[in-house]
Amino acid sequence: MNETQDRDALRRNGPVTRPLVNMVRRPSTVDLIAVELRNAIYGGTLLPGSSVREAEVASQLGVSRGPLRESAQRLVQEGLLVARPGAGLRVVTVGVDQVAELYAARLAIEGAAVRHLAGLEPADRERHVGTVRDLFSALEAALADGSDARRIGDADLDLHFGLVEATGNLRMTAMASTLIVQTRLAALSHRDGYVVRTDILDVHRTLMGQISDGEGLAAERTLAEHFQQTVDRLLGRLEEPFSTVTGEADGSHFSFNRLP
Amino acid sequence: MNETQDRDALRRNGPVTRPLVNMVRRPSTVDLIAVELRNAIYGGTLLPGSSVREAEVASQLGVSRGPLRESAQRLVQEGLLVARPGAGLRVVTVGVDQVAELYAARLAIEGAAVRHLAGLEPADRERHVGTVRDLFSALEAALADGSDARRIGDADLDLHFGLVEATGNLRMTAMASTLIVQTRLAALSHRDGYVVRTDILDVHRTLMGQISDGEGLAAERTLAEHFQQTVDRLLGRLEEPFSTVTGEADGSHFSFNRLP
DNA sequence: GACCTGAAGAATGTCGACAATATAACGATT
DNA sequence: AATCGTTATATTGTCGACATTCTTCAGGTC
Repeated sequence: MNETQDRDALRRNGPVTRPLVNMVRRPSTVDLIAVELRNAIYGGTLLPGSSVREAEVASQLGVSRGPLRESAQRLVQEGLLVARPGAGLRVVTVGVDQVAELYAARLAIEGAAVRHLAGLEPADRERHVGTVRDLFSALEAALADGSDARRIGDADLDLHFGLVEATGNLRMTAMASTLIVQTRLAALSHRDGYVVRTDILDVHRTLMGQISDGEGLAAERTLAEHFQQTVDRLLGRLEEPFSTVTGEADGSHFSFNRLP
Repeated sequence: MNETQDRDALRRNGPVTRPLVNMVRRPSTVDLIAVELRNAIYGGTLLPGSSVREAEVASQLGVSRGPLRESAQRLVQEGLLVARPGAGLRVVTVGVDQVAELYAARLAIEGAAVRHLAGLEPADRERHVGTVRDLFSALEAALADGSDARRIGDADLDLHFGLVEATGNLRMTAMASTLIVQTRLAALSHRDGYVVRTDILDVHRTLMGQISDGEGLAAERTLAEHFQQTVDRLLGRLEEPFSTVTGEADGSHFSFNRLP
């Protein structure tokens, strides 16, 4: 697997524009720990505002404090943890004053994603959007099952993440991943965080339809209005009408280990 | 500075909606090292593809390997460094196959930024855009001075970063910061990376004017076309006409230590 | 009773050392 | 001549220990 062999392969097979196999990338310990931490935050095991004692968490993960601290810095960079000098790590709390900013960032990423998807050639579009359609069905099923708000929220976030992931843009996917976890943190940071709008299905059905029809700007506008209403609701400016279904945290996992 | 005092101050002064002073946040060592590393990459001291030997860099910074490794993980999360298990850290190379993705991400962030700025009330807008106007003047001056391509590129990136920073959205600012450094890495990753279009001033003058006129969508379209032409040029699809001014790296600093 | 001051405790920040691994150089082999 | 296997070197990955800092709690004071 050295350059000499590469040159030889080049001679035998001619120039390759696309690598034959994905380069094997054994995940480092830091990768694995970071995934665990993200899952713990997303899953509600590490609640917003709670302190993360290094020795305790490290022993639970079966590693030393060193690798744990290195992984923690990744989440600090993501805005999922904060590290005060001398006071250690805490899970961030996404206050109401942060909600507008958070959703503005999400709109930037996800709006660009839906426009990109809608702008694809119909054939390409269907291939990319296929997975997203499954995620929409999952949301549909969660709502039909009368699942608790937590599962519905999961399906919703899965769908929004899937929209960005469908573009194939790893940078935007990584950014979306961070923002999605922060959205979950915002929900966990407030009582009544898991209030689900009854028209959530309609909104997303409209969105999917606009993407399929190639109406990118309309799709983005749908997203913008949806986010605006969500922000208004979270800020308490809006009164009614909502179906308030609150739910408890379970141990569901969500893998965000897709990085560029 | 404890909660009891806070309550007392609340009684004396009444409820405060906005904190009187910014909470003092002494930067941690990891923060400082991360800034140094980013500056070294942005400034060309750490070139794309070069390996970052921990002991060497740590001793140069006057710290131990521990804090350096923690800081490095932040840059890994940003996509500025890669860490292969056992092989240590390397500065990423932004290949031509990454350029389209990178600029798509930049368009998502910066496009949303210019639309946001253009959508502000004229009074607010002028207050926010003021700094950006200075950055545009700096770009103007750099071009007038016949500065080398590197300085012009600096001014260009400063301006683009300033557009996002002007929104006041710390999350989007952090993401823009990462993408700007990656853009610099893309330039450093290729020969002829510092080729500057002659019409760069016109494009940005148009952009600034559209923002000032509240024409957000037009401004975003200007940005999109500008990025598209840049990508086409970097991919070698476009032949002419360009003024090719190449420059050398100097020790200029760029502070990206603005995080949420 | 509330507030300030100080000390005890616990957690973090940093460092050095050791083991594990990847890289490079060298020689042997087809 | 090129490739494979082996060895030596250097670097990384991990851990434990110590100094430092923050937090907490008790005591004293206004």
